[in-house]
Parts: sequence; structure tokens; C-alpha cells
Amino acid sequence: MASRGVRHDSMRARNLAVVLATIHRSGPHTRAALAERTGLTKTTVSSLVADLLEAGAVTESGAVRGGERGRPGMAVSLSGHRVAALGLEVNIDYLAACVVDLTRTVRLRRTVSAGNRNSDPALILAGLRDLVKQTTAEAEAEGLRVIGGALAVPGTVEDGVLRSAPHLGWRDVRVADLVDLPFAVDNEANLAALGELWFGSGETDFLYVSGEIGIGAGLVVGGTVFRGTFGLAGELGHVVVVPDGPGCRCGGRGCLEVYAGQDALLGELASVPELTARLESGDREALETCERAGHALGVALTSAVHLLDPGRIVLGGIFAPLFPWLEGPVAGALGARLAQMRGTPPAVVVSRTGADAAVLGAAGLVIQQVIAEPARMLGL
Amino acid sequence: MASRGVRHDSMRARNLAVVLATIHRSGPHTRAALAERTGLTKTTVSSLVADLLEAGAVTESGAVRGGERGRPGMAVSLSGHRVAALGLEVNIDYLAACVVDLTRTVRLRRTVSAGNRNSDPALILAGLRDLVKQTTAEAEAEGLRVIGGALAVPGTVEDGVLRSAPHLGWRDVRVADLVDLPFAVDNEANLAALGELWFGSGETDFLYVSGEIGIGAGLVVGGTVFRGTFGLAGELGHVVVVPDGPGCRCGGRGCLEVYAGQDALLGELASVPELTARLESGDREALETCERAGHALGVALTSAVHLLDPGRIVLGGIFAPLFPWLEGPVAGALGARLAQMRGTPPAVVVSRTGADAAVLGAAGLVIQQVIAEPARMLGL
DNA sequence: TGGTTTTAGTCCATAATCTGTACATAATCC
DNA sequence: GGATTATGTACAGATTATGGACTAAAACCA
Repeated sequence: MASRGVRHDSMRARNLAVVLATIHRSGPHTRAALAERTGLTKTTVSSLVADLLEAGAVTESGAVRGGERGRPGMAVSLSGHRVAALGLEVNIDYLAACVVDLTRTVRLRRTVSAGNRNSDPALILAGLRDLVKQTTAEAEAEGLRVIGGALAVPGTVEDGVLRSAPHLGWRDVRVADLVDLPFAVDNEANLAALGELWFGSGETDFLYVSGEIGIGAGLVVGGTVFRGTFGLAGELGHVVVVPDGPGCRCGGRGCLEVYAGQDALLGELASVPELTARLESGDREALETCERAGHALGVALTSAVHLLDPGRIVLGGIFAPLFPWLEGPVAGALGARLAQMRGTPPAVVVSRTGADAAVLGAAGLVIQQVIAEPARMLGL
Repeated sequence: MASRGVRHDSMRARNLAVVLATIHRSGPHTRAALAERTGLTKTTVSSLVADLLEAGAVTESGAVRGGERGRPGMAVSLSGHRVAALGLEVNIDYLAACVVDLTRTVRLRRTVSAGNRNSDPALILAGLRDLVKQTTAEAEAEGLRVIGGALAVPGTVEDGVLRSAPHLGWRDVRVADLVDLPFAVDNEANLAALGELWFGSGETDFLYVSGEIGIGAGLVVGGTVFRGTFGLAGELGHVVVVPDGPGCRCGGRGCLEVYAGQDALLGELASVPELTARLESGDREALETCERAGHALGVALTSAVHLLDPGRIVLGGIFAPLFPWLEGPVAGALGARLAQMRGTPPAVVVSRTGADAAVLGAAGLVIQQVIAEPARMLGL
């Protein structure tokens, strides 16, 4: 809400963000080019860049000639050597951490296997805190300053409190003050969507569908995650596919999860690789299960497209390895139901980020904050 | 996108908006109270208020004593006497216009019956232009300056172009330059949602469900309408209720509209009042139809709640008079399917704005712009 | 009644930040 | 080597907010 008045320092904060965002979006620029792009004067840009240089957000990366004549400019680009963000993830069977610098280069990556199903939150969080200490120490040894972190959890989050993570068996766990860094917590699907935004195909408008034990989705519109009123938006797994279908653990009937959740897909199989192996060998039952799941996913996504209006649909998590078998039924269902109202329905594509999407997205969230508010995040 | 740098005038523009929004949200304030609320100094507030007074956005509305002692302050409140907004609506069987002042008082209201089904856009737009001329002339005779307008249409809109309005039989009609005023066009459901926001219960988070021949929905989160990537979000009418149900005019099967659209509800009856009369007299068939429609609506809304996470659900349009018969089945379906995941599902309430929601919301959109950007809209 | 206290609103010198012009710098062109 | 062109900095000027002093108008108190 428009509530507090702004002073001179807000103007400068905004302009720092504008300059940094321009470099971030469109690559290295000379000060002169930045002045042109932003509409600010060369004088102002010089002064802003000086601040960003000092804060370690950008570096001068060599001379460039714009036209054929004239003095060459000095390119200013994002610095990968000073500022970094910490991404974290708690999931059913592992803890993960990563450190990413401002250039979106993954500098460090750690995973610890752990049986977190129905575990004691305090214990797991202690393990996570150790992982953080270890990871930040390593990052600092490389000269990086970790200026913030974010944590992805497989459950619903409100104001830094994990409300409910059914598969972990956690309820109302306060995780925001895990470490003494600026710190955020968010749903695994939302952060995986950010992962796709920052480390994926470069699109800024899509619905990321995260197939795990549950099915979540994160909507990105114009590079921003849509969270709904209470941060609970995107629960694709419980969209109704068949109103009087089989009961779901959520208390409803015929939810998507019943048809396309990991348990439904695997049946008696132990793992996704086992399923893909069967699919590759042409196993009839496996193919039919996938066909059925794909069709249900297509029906649920039809509702999602009508309600959310996504730019495209990105299938991630366990749907990524199964994409070759899901693509047909999903696109088929969407095409049949959307063609007349939308011309071409949204494209259905596979995620490039793989299983890392959520941790990477957590780090991406922090980087996004730095780009959006460099003055606050870097203490300028 | 953060793209253009900001100068001193942006700072002032922002502070004008902050002051105006504070008065708008929380009623009349003295300059001193505004300074306290906004964090600006009394000096700055005085200067900003002087500009807003001159532009006709606010008036001094009498002395007020804050505490018990001290000089009484002069209350500054929104002015209803100078600036006004024009709301317009094209619908199947009428054209409507209204003029609303900054205090949200409806100053003028005109409706013209017309058979617009499968009509010639140029003809209808000419009629609308006449209505605009007449209405603005009347408003100006009352001393009001109409500073902008917006038009609600029963169809999809992209960048000021009406892409498709199936019930009017219109496709790709350019309406943004209907008159020489700052002018916006938007979907009927989105603007009806704004109508509920500005002239309804005062809630800032809800999903407005607009029952008409088609069924649309407008999601408001934190006082802002969510439009999706292409402005097509909220198409509740084609959310899938039964995947292999009866065919819908959209090409899909088992869409909500098939079960709860106006045609499905009325059957062979001629009008909604006729239906309510039958319902009141306990007509078995009518009651069953309503029960069925309510249940389908509840199923579709379950999916909508999971995906959009609305604060509450407001039933409007033809669902408003039918609310007594719909409430039970809708709330029942939502309760059964959402209780376990959400504790209490969103409340289902009836709209107070009635059939006027969309025109009023169109005017509300303009007022929203004035509050958000007084400098631009009022030429400060 | 008149002085004191308290709160509202204005005046004016000061500070922060951006703009615009002038200028130093560094390259190519001829 | 001088002309031309483009980059980046320096400095005066413009805009807008701040902060303390000041005026205004009320209640409180003796």
C-alpha cells in the first residue's frame, strides 16, 4: 500500500535499482549506454555506478567501442566476485544448499541425504544450520559475502512460518530466524518456479508444474511470482479432475494428485528411474498409467489456464523425466479444450533445471531482491 | 519493469499519491495527522495539500480538535465537487453509463436498452459515444470535470482492443479511442470485481463471481485486480467440472457454464425473476436445477480456491438473486473439499452492488488511477 | 483575566539529488 | 598532427524535502 512518503534517498535507491536491473537484464553497458537506456544523465549514472562498484555489485570489465570513432567506453557488468546468495531446501529425503553469485553462477552445491519424513523439526533445522555454517564458510573462503538466504519447503508458508508440510509431518514451525541473515521461506513450487525463471529458458511468463509426491505449481507473470492472498496459490494437485472420483488425502475426491501424483504414477514400483525403464521397454501397464496421468494433468491444466492465464506451461520435478510420455496426452487435452477460446493454447515444455530447481530458485529469490533493492540489501 | 530513472518530479508525484491515498483509505485528516501517518514533515505535507487543493482533489472540510488542548486543525478530505470519472458498459441488452466523483458518490446514472446481440460494433459504439457526450455534458453542468473513463465489455480484452465478445458477436474491435479522454477497456468480470471493491463491502481480497450468460470471475488481491499474462485470467465459466460431461460452446466438455450458466439455470423459463418466483413457490424442478448448479459452482470454486487463493468469494450477477438457493450447495461443496487443507474455507457471500457492479467498477478504475497517480491524472 | 501549555500550520535556511553545460580524455579519420 | 567523435567527470543551478524558528488558536491554570 502507498503509505510512507519518500525522500531524496528513495530516489537514489530507485535509480541504483534501475541501473543494476538494466545491466542485469541486458548485459554489460558503458555508463553512456546506461544513461541512454535509463533516461538519466551521464553524470548521475557515473555517480550511481561508483556506488555500485564500491558495494561490489558491479565491476568494470574492459573497454568497448560503441561506434567506429570516439573514445571507447568502459563496460560495467555484474560482479560475480563479491556478493552471493544462499539457497536452501528441506525435502523428504535430503537437505540441500547452494551458493549463487550475482551473475547467476552456481558457486557451491551441497546435498545431505536424510530421512525427514515425520521427523522432529528441531533436529532437522539443527542439521540445516550446520549445513549453512559449512557452506557460508566455504563461500567466504572464496571471497564471497553471503548477503541473504531463502529456504524451500514442501508445504504451505505464511509470514516466515511453515504452516503445514504433510509429507514432513510438520505444522506451524518458525523457520524465518534460522540464521542471522536476511532470510525468507517459501513453498517449494514457488521457488522452483523462480529457479526456472533465473536458471531456465529465460521466459518471464509461465506456470511451473512441480511433480513430487504432491503436485504444486508456481505462476510467474512478468518475472514475478503470483502468491495469492495468503501465499497458498498454485495448489494444482488438488484441482478437481473428477468430482466424484476416488478420495484424496486432502479430504476431497478426484483431485489431480490421485491420478498423477508420484504414488499414483509409481504404483508398486520403487522409483521414477524404474518407471522410465519400463516405459522405454514398452511396458503396457506403465504406458497406460502415464497416459491416464497425462490426461488428468491436461484436464487440471485446462482449468488452471482458464483461471491463471499463464504464458506457457513448464513441467518439472518427476514430470521432467516422464515428459516424453506425458507431453502427448497433456497437450492433447489442452488443445481439445482450449483451441476455440484461445486460438493456440499455451505451449507445454519440459523444465531444464531438473531436481535443483527449488534450491536454485531460493538463491534466485535473494538475487532478485538484490537487483530490486540494492540500496537496502547491500547497505548503500 | 524497472526501466526509467526517476527525477525530483517523480518524488513529488509519489508523495502526492501517498497523501491522497492516506485520505482515501482512512478518511479526512489534518495536515499534522497526515505528516504523522506518512512520515513526511508538516512543511512538505502543507505544500502537497496546497497542490491537491488547487487541482480540486481535496477540500478543507472544517476544523477538528485532535487532543483536548492546542490549536484545532483543518480537516482535509476528498473533494466530490470538481473531479469525476466516467463508467461505461456495453452488454447484451443495454448500454450503461455513470459518473462518479472522488468520494465514490454516484452522481449520474443512465441506461439505454438496446439489442446488441450480434450487432454491428460501429453502430453500437456510435450510440455509446452519444451517451458519453450527453452524460459528460450533464456532469459538466454540475461543475464536474470528467477526467477519464473506462468501458466494461462482456469479452476478452488485450491492450485496449476487444478481442472476442461471443455474445455480442464482436471480434477485434478497437475501442480504446472511443472518446478523447484517457480511456481504458476491460472485461466485465474484472470491472465488476473493482465495483465490488469500491462500492461493496470494503474487503480488499476476494474473488468476484459474475453470473451472466457466461460466467466470469475477477480476483482482487490487496486491492489490485489480478489479470494473468494476457489479461485472460478468471475464466471460471470454463473450469472443468466433469471431464467427460456435456459439450460446451467453447469446444470443451463439462465446463461450469454448462451446469450453472444462465441458459442452464433458466431452462425454458424466460427470466431470472421468473426462476426466483418458482423457487420461492417451492417448484421441485427449479430447486433441483439450482441445487445442481450450486454444486457444480462449488466444485469449480474448489479448483479456483486451490489455484487462486482468494480471501473470500462474492457471488454477483444473476447469482445474487439466487444466492439463498445457491449458498448451501456451494458452501457445502467447498467445505467438504477444503476443510482439511485450509481449516476454514473462504466465506461465500452475496454481492451488494447488484447489476450495476461493472459500470460502477469502470468508474472505480478511473478513480483508482487518480488516487494512485494524481500528478499524471490531474496534470500536477 | 491573563499567562502558560499545547497543538496546527507556515517561513526560511539547509541538505540531498538530479540536470545541463563545459571540459578533459581517448580513440579514429584524413 | 589536426579534426572529429564519443566517453566520462566537474561544477553551477534547479527541484524538493528537512528541521528549527515562528505565528496562530485553542485549553488549562492561577
